Amino acid sequence: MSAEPAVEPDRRARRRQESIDEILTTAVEVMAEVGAGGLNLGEVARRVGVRPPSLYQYFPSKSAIYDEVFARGWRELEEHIRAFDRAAGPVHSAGGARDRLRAGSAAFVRWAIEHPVQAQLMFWRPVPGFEPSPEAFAPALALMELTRSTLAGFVAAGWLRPEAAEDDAVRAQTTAMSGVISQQLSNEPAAGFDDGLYTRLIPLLIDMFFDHYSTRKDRP
Amino acid sequence: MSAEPAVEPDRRARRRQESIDEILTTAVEVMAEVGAGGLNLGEVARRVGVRPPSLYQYFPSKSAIYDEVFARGWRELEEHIRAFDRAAGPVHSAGGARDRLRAGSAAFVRWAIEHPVQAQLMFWRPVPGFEPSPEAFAPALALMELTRSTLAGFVAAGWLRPEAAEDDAVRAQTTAMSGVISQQLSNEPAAGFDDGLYTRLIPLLIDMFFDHYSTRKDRP
DNA sequence: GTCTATACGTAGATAGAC
DNA sequence: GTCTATCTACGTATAGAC
Repeated sequence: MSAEPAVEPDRRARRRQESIDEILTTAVEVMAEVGAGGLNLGEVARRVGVRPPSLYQYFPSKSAIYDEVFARGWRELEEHIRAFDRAAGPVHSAGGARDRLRAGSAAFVRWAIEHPVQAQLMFWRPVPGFEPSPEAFAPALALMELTRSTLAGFVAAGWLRPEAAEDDAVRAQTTAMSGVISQQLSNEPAAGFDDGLYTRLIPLLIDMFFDHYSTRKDRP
Repeated sequence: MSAEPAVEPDRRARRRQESIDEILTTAVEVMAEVGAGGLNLGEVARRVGVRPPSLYQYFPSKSAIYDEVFARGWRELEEHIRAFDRAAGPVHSAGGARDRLRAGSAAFVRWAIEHPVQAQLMFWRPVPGFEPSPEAFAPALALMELTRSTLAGFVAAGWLRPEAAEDDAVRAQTTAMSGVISQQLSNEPAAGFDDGLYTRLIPLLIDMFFDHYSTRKDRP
């Protein structure tokens, strides 16, 4: 039996967690400089201040690092959107619903543009041999469900046709925003969210969605 | 002065071109198996039946191979769409215009899904250190112009509002389709164009575009 | 134009001492 | 838990003979 105080295991676990966090933060920094596919464990080790083999105490492989960056990215984006939803006030009109969907979509895209490394992993497949685990992908599905329930609320209020909350509509909305992210990251990577050629299309794309699903239509 | 017949240089140039084509075709095959970022010149050489150094007689670097695949991809896609435009008959109604935009967009996305390696290079940035040359990018701009002029025709016929042919509208349309391509390639890479979860959204996305820019609107 | 040989560097991962 | 040492392998690219 050990003579160490009972608190020791907790301290150890905490330090270990800190090491894991530092490795991941550093890995993201490296990827930001060389592209997601160019991650290099030697460089990560150098910056963290350890030798490459030490990294294997925390991650069994390079793929495991990718998977954790991917998973944390989706968790953070999900939390970012949930926080937006909490902060957003209630919606009282069709126009308010449109504004709300615009702002929510902007929050979604903004996070991606401001976290380009994570976004590359989340929206592209830039790393040969790396496929995210299903668990890591779960928050992406949760986010889709969140969008669906927001739209369902607008439908219930009579501001959108029922079809607006169906799978295809939700997916179309997500797909359009992922197009914005993808085009912005690949064609104009140096621009920020506020001055991007593609991010500025968000209100327009939302208007298209609303015009199509609006209940105030003269066409069948 | 050489004693060879004057026709010789042509033959040599033709054989050289055939070698270049074979290298590119093989490189695309390899990338299809390992991902665009995983291209490996040794494997290309092995399949072509030469030693790796011989490849350098045809391409000065690995990046040059990427750039040529990228450039040919855009040229082929441009030609694919021009052929579609030639084959498509004249449009006589707003409904016909909608169908035409649907079919053209589908042709665009279909090519990308059926050429996933090229599409990865054209719509993502999967290769660390590779940025396409401006010349290679030119057909992408030509394609955008092609879309713009199609939409301008619909505007001139009175089927769409003038804004439908403005830069933001054209870019929004392109962006939505690139979202379809990106999502399909990353989330459901094994599906074909005809059974994809995302490719099926094309008609819906086109309807959104048309509903927004239609002249038959009861809203200002 | 293709080859052999090799430079030159990197990279991920493991064994075993401390 | 970190280190040294090393493995093993790959991969791009070049030099120079044929």
